[in-house]
Amino acid sequence: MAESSTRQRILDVALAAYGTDGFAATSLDALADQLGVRKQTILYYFPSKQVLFDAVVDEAAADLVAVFDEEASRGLRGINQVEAIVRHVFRLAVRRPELLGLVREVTRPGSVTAERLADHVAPTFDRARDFLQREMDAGRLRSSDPAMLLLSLYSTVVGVATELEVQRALGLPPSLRATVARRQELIRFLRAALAPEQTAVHPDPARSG
Amino acid sequence: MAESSTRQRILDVALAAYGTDGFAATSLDALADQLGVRKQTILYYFPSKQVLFDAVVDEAAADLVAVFDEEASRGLRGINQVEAIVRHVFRLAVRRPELLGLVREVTRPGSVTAERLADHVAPTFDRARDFLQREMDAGRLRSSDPAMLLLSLYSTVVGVATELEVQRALGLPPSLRATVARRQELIRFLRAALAPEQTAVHPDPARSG
DNA sequence: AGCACGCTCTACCAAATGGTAGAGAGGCGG
DNA sequence: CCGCCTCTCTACCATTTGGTAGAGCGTGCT
Repeated sequence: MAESSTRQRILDVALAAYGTDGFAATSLDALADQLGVRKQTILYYFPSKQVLFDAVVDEAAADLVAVFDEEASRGLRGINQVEAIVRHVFRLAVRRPELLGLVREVTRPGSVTAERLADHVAPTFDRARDFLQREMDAGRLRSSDPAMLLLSLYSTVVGVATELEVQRALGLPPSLRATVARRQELIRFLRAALAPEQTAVHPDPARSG
Repeated sequence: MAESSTRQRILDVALAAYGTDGFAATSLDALADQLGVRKQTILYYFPSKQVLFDAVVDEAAADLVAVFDEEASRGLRGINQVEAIVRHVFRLAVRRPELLGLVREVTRPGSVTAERLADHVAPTFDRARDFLQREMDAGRLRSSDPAMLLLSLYSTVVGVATELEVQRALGLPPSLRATVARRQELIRFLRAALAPEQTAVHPDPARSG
């Protein structure tokens, strides 16, 4: 990953900036400064700020979908599949917090770019919904509206992963160790929420580490 | 509420704008246009854009805390107290979506104003955490880290209430009826997640409507 | 009447912003 | 060597933005 192309460096820096400070609050000059380059160099690769943003969203969406789909293709069942994905989303949140930050930025109500992101993740969403429906039908997950459940899962995971300021306000330490503990706690929360009704919760022995 | 003072009108319009478009993307001129006034009028009441934002945050925080505390003071127990608050937060999200939008804006990672909001809600957070701890000790809620649980609850409720674009992407309709159904579904989700372990789930008969 | 005060306005301004036009440097094939 | 292409730069520009300075104007008090 040493010495990537200018175009790629622009995308990376822009992703970080848009994901943390937001689109409106990030000027092309600020990006150029971080890159050690003039703003016209950015405009050479991306003819306008909006085009750059779209490209950043495209790339971020591809990364997200890749992580998601890879983990989803392992064919785990029920809550274990959910847990595996939550773990990986968490890892992503720790390693590249700006990625989920960008999602938060793009999904702001009324965002014009939201549709763009939606187009990318729609197939993944569909598969996820189908998966949940199947697992509910098979009695491995508590029955509910799968789209709604997906929304709850999304909100909870992204929130726990990105709401750093709320966590500070709650006195939750930002250390890595504490973050891991938080993930464990979240998974317990989700296990409880998703376990099928009137059946004993039986945690999967293969995944207790 | 007819014919409120200019100062109050500025606060209201600014809250709506900052809560939906964000702080950086909202210029004083844009606010002035909406108010049918010159920007200098705004600057007369609030000497700078940042001061206006702080005032907006102060007001929003007061409203949020009021709703929260009022509902919390009823002395309900266990999951029923949680449910009552979720219901009211939802009502708030439907009636004044910009309010939770502003919270989302302020809690952006690294936000300087986050601390200001945190100062306002800290006592409420503390009470909520104490409540959860008490109810866990009494066996009315599943045992877990109360701060962590609060974060999960916060994320889930705010997410389900404000992630309109994600809901669109998931094909969830924005109608009021659907929103009510969504709230019901969320409450079921939370009931399952919070019910004490090794005890049958017994939905409260007094609150089934 | 005169005067102070509260409120909103016009007139400006310096800085920042997204973007255009085009020059110059370096490499590379003919 | 020459022309072409890729890339980055300097020079500029119109607009927007947050903010300053101060005038106008109605109200009410003396």
